[in-house]
Parts: sequence; C-alpha cells; structure tokens
Amino acid sequence: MPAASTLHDVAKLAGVSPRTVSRVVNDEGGFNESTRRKVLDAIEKVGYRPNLLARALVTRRTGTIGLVLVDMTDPYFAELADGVQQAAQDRGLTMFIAQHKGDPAMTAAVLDQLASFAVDGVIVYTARADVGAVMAHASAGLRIVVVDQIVQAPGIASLASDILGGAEAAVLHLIDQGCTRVAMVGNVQSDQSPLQPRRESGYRRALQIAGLEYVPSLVRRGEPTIEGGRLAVQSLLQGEEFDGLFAYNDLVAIGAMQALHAAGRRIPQDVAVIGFDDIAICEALVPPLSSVRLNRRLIGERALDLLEALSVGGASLEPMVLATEVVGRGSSVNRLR
Amino acid sequence: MPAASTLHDVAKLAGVSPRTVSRVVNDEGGFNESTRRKVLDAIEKVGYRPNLLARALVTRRTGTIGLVLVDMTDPYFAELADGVQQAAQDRGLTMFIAQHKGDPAMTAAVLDQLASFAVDGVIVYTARADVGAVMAHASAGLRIVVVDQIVQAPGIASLASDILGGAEAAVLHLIDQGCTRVAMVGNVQSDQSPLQPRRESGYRRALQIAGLEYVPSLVRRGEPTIEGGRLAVQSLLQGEEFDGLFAYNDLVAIGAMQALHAAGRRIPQDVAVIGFDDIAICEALVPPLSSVRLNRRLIGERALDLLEALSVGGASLEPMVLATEVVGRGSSVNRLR
DNA sequence: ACCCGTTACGTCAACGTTGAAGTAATTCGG
DNA sequence: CCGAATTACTTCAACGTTGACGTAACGGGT
Repeated sequence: MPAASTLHDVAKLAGVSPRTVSRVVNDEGGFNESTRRKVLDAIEKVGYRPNLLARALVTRRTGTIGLVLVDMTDPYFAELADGVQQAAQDRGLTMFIAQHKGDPAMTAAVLDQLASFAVDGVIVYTARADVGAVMAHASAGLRIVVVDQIVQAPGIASLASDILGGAEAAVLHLIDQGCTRVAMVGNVQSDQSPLQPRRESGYRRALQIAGLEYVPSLVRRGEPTIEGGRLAVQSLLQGEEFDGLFAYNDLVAIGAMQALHAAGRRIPQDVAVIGFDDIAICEALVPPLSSVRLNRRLIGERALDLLEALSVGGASLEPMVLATEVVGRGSSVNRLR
Repeated sequence: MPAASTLHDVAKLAGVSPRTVSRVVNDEGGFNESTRRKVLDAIEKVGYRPNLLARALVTRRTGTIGLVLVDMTDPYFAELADGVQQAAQDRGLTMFIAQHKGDPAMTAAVLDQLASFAVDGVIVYTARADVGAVMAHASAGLRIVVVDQIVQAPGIASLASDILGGAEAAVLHLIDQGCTRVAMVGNVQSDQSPLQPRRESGYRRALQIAGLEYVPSLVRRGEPTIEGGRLAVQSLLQGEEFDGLFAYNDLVAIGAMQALHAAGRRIPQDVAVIGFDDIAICEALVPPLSSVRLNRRLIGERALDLLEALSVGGASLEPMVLATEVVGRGSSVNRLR
C-alpha cells in the first residue's frame, strides 16, 4: 500500500514549487513549455493523482452529485438512474446513489449525508419521498432538482415528463387503432398525492376529444406491479366489455396481458394494450408492448442543466416539462388483421 | 444560500474551543456533561453539519465506497447493486456508482476517478471489465473487491457465487422432475474468458451424476438476452427432442418460454424450464419461472466484509464462494399433473 | 503540605490543494 | 535606454477537521 503522492512530491522531483505543479495540472497557463514537460514527466514517474478531497475543500466544488430514489431494482427507476449517470459521467461528475425504499425518515437521512459530503447538487425522485424533508434541505443551502413532480418552492428546481399529454396521446392512439371502449388500470397509491392522477386526466381528455363516453366502471386501480395489473384486469374481465386497455405503467401492462391471455383474448385483435414508461423489456415481449416513452437520457441531461443553473442563478427556476412519445408496437397496431 | 457553519461557529457560540466541539461531535469523551449540552445546543442553533471532506482529508477515511458495474439497467446488476447499496447504507457508508458499459477504457477511467476521491474501497463486477486495469489500480493502493469472478492477485479480494454448483443443482432439479433429455442455452460471450463456462460444466456434471448421456447438439449458445434465448430455442426446436431446458439466465429463460409457447409446447408438461439469477420478475411470469437464487444481500454484506478485511489485513485474502439455491416454481414443478 | 494522577479542556500543526498577492526576469514602446 | 507591462514563477494563508501535545484545576493519598 504505497502512500499516494502529492503535489509536493511532484514539485520536488521537477524542481519547481507545488503551486506551479498545480498550475500545470489544471492547465491554468503561466508556465513555460519546458517546465510543463518536466512536471508532466515527474507526475508520470511518481504516479501522481490529484486528491479531489483537498481540492474540493478549497474550491467548494466537489464534482459530485447525489441521486436519491425509491428503489433501484424497479426497471423504471433503474433506467432513469442510468440516464442521469450517463449524463453525469459525460460531464465529469461522479454520482452517489442512495435509496430510501419509501421511508420518509430515510429520505432525510440520505439527504443529510449527501449534504455533508458537500455534493454539488442532488437529484431526487420524489415518488413517495418526503417532500417536506426535501424542502428543508433546500432551504439549508443544498441544491436540489426534483424529478417527476413539479414542486414550486424556493431553491428547488423541478422537472417532469408530460404525463398528462402522454396519457392522452396513448389513449388517442388506441382509438386511432379502432378501439371504441377503452379501459384503464390506474394506481391506487395516487390517492396519497392530490396532484398525481395525471394519467387519469389524460385518459378522460382523450375520450372527450374523440367524443367517447366516460364509463367509470372501465377504470380500475391496483398496485403498480405485474401482479396488480393481472388482478385489475381479471376483475375487469368479469362483466366489462372493452377492446382497448391503457395501463398505468409497463409492469401493469405485462400483468394485464397475462390476464387477457389466460382469458383467451387475443392481443391486439380483441384487446389492444398500451403501457407507460417504455422500459427496455417492452420490445422483448410477445407481442411487443406499445408504450409511452419518456426520454430518460434527456431527463438526465436536463436535470443536470437545472443543477448548473441553480448554482449560477441561485434562485429557483421555472419547472420544466419534457415531451413524451407514443411508441406503437405489436400489442396495439395492425389490429385489423 | 447560507454559508454552511463550521466547528468554529459552534465553538464561538458555545464559548469553547473548536477542538472541544469536535470531541463532542465524535463522542470522544473528555468533557463535562454541562459543556456537552452547551455544545449540542449551539450545534442545533447554527445548524452545524460536519464537513466530511475536511474530516476525510485528515483521517484518511472517507466513509465512501465505489461500485463499478457494466450496466445498471440489467435487472441482475440492478439487484446486485441494490444488495451492496443496502449493506453500505446499513454501515453508514455512502456509495458511488459508475458504469463502464463494457468499455475497458471506461473501466480504467472510472477507477481513476474513484481513486482520486480516496474511496475506502471499490467493488467491481468484472463481467467484461478490463481485469488488467483493475489489477493496476490495486497495485497503486486502491482496495478492490472483485465480485462474480475469482481473481488471484495481490491486493485484490474476490467473491463469487457457486455458479458451477448452482448449475449442477438446477439440472439435477429438472431431472428430479422427470426430465430425461435436458437441453441448455449458454452464452456465446463466455468464449472470451477461459474461466467462464461454469454453467456448462455444472450441466455436464449433473448429467454424469444422473447417468444421462451428454448430447452436444442439445447445447446452444446465444446472447444473454430475451431475444437471444428466443432465437436459441427456435433453433433447438428444429430437429431436437427435449423435455427440460436449463437457461443461462432468467432473461434467456423468458425468451425460451416465449419460443416454446409459440411452438405450442406446454410448460412444464412438455418442457420444464429453469433460469439462473432469480431476478424479481421470475415470480410474476406465467408460469412462474424456476431459477437459481444468488443471495444478493449476502453478496453485498460479504463484499463489504472483504473490503474491511483488506483495510486491516492489507494482504489479499482467500477468495470467497457463496452457496446458491434452486427455487422451484411453476415452470418446472408438478409436471405429472 | 506535597506530589501524582486524572479530568477537562486549549493550542498548534497538518492533511493536499488553490486563491491572492508578491517578486524577479524579460519584453516592449517611445 | 528607461519605465511599464508581461511572463513565469514563488510564498503564504486558508479551506474545516483531527492528532499530538500542552496545561490548569482538582482530588486523594501520605
């Protein structure tokens, strides 16, 4: 375990002051080409690597961000995390990741920890997180971007996909494919947050635009999981007639397709199905699942943009809404054989 | 954006020296109960939070670890990462996460970056990573635990699940269910690493134990994805008879089930299927997919144990092998109706 | 009354880096 | 050929903590 070498070691070997080495490392200019080479040689020789802790202590920028989410094993979150991670890596930022598993106390704890590391900013997926804790940290000076929910609060930037528009487009897509009775499986947990039922609003708006009647019994709610989707559709199948189904997310849609299949309904001929989020597995299903794509890479990029803007502007910013896109696949297109 | 308060601010308010505040914060002892209360009050009042960068600079321990993996959107990696993250969070460690997406140059780059942050250790999933780069960093003093592959090198600890044993148990499980011609879908990419084809060895050992003949044409190889599984089984179905199928991993098994289904084979009556890794989705499939479970939580715990041991012992350690467990579900059990 | 040990602090330097300010040597315009 | 600007450095302090060491006050045994 060789002790890491420092600017001083390099300086001694190159015969210059540590400050000059620092200049070369950071390419600040103000040195001769010949000294630059001497320094670079010395760096190579002693295997110098800048100590980012020390640098951060004085510059007050760590080059790190924190990502806080519910659970990274959920493919939706995993893919969002991947988007942020890629964007961060491209910008030379290193990413902490922390989960709160839906526990509000944990949210506060991990935000505390990240704040203590003086991260340059934190990106929080608020689903079931404690928004109060988030806001408290923001007022304590932590730069925070909330993703997937619009939060109007000082010191917080927020960013969300256009869920309502995406839902509307998804249902209109089903209607375009010839569906006339479109059912929906929503999320029971949406009740907890009054702002949430955006998918249901989009569903109703689409029906209205198409001039179709809104039938309350065609809307069921369940857990946002495969099992939840299966149960909800089993219940729908007992008594309801429908030829299209809009699911809360892709996992729910997978469960729904299983239930439809078990009941002998053909997809998409008897029932066209569309999910939400467009997780990777959609393409591999049989039939491939139509869905609403959120541009995860873009979300990551924009979230980092907002963090940078918070650093510069200081104040809070306009919430940002990103467009979504319907991806039609085998579960909904070419129904007419 | 209020400037963060420091030990000095607290000290001034409490009327003691910063060093005493530090003692209280770290509970080192050597102070009166009355001063303790004064200090704690002052901390509360100014909203003091220790600066972990400064602390790390002097103690040479950051309380952070790095996790390096191929791709966090793969559910297998996501669940492993979750295991490590949980274990780290329990121990008060904060986790960096970095991906290399299979690019060896990226492996070196992210290890560099983590080393510069003076992380207490790095956990690397080597699948398709550059083992050379990993070893170079180990000799530069970075504490590294390699997971999923046994690496015998100075300064590196390693940890793997008993893949061979798990594969053997999986195939024996199929045979126990009455299968007499068990096919296998392996991974083409295994060719790249001579040590890898452990699943195939387990498969052959199981056949041998059961006294069944090894039929080379029953073993196909494909990409370790849903699509890869589908293609491999489509090819198997053209000409081969088999009543059991052991898949490289659960994604391959899902593709295999799709292909079997499309060909009208009943699962498990006509063909019993078992996957590998036991990712979360297995339980939600129809039928539920049997698999081989790796104890991910335990992997996380043990990886951190090994890191701690590296910190203390300094030398490299015995590689560790963790047991696996066959989980029989609807895709393989109760075949004889 | 004296010494010694213990308790409860305080002082100072160091961790490795960069910002701010200083200083020689060189270049340049007139 | 002189003063001013420029270049290429160096010096020093600071970032916020903790390790090492110093010290004043107190208590107890003799």
